[in-house]
Amino acid sequence: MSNATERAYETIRNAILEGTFPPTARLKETELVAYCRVSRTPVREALRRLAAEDFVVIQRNQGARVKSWSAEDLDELFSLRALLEGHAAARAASRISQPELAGIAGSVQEMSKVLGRSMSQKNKTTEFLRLNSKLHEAIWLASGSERLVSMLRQLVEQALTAHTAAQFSLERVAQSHHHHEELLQALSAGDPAWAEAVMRNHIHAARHALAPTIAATPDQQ
Amino acid sequence: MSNATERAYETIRNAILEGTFPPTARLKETELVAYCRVSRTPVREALRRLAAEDFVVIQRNQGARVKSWSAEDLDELFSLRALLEGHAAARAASRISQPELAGIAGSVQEMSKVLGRSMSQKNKTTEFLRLNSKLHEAIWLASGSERLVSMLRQLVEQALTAHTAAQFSLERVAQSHHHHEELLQALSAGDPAWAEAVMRNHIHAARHALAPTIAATPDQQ
DNA sequence: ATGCAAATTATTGTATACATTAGCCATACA
DNA sequence: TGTATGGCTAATGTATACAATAATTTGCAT
Repeated sequence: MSNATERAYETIRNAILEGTFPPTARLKETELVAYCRVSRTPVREALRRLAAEDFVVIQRNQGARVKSWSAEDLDELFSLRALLEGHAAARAASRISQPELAGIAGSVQEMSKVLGRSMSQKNKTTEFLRLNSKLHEAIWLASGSERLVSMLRQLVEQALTAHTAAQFSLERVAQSHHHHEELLQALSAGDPAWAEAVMRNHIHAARHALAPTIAATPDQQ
Repeated sequence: MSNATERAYETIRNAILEGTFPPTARLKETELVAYCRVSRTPVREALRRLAAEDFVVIQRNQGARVKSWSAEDLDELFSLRALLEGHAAARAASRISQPELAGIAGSVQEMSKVLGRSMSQKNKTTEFLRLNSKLHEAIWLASGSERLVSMLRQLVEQALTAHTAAQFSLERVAQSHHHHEELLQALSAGDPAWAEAVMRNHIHAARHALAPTIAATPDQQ
């Protein structure tokens, strides 16, 4: 993507993810021109791309709004994520390489360290989530299906939009960590069915951990 | 989408689907301006959208090319389609309404008639494929997941791009018809596992029916 | 005061001019 | 003859002017 367009895309996308532009907020092109310091053309291209990725909704002659997510949307999203991510885990179990496996084992080990370290809960969860993303991405890549990877990236990002700064309890993080250890076992054993089952469990658990956050956001738009 | 942009989008997309612009063909903006009778701005917007939908590939400062599909791409595509379409069938079996079921039954019946009628093989398969699309779409909608529907629409369209005018043998069509009848049974019985299994079978069979066509198209690009 | 209609304004859609970049060809030099 | 370099050309990237559309406000009549 070109310079100005990329800049506009990144800027707007970050603003949405950080909540600077909240759901249903109108995104006027001239305002974005000032905000991103590029002309209208790249702003429009960025908005079209964001619409394709479901970050915004564009209506003819009525501009773009930040997409808002209903509880039902999130249910669908997690349901699909469980399906696809389970599929990815199964494929990964069949074809993962030693270095890839070592990388995932490394992530799990780092997570253990983080949880053992003495630091604020917030810092802990932040660090944990970073490692979590890394681990999941590694499994996706090990699935060997580019298309699957890109679909999952989109699904996960959209889930992030819906509840910007979700707070996770320490128990929730511990549960998640346990799933990761089991995943590592299943992948090491090269057992697709097991890996798929653990992953599906993992994702469904995550969806329900979010439930309270979601209930507070009735559907708009 | 706006008028000029929509026109450009439809025109280019049709040209790709019909093979007027074959895989790897360079799509120069100025040529498309002449071809679509709109200015460069809507042409560019159309190209970006087509890129988001995987019809074309855009490289910075190097314009757009019609995407070409490798055999591996098609394997991934059908593998995902089997997964998602199986999921849709399972969901549909649990929640399908009487009118929806009647609609699908109607499609199956029409297909029987078409196969019984005396007409050229080409006309038969064309008509059959039209009804086939209608039936699948009906099942997707009955799944009750908008996102699932849009993902499947994209996957199926991309499969169409790869082998514009695939020829189907009459045996292949008959097999397909048999699957549809079984699907109808499974949906009527409200049996998700059965519906999913039939659908997965159906899609995998379709993928292998295409195998010869694909082998003739080595990966480029 | 309220509802409707016309005019005004704000915003998006489209076209086009200008800027920048990449690819190509010719030429010079080893 | 082969390779590298420099400029030329053609394409894309960006900005902006103009057109069309939708929202808003204002004025008038009831």
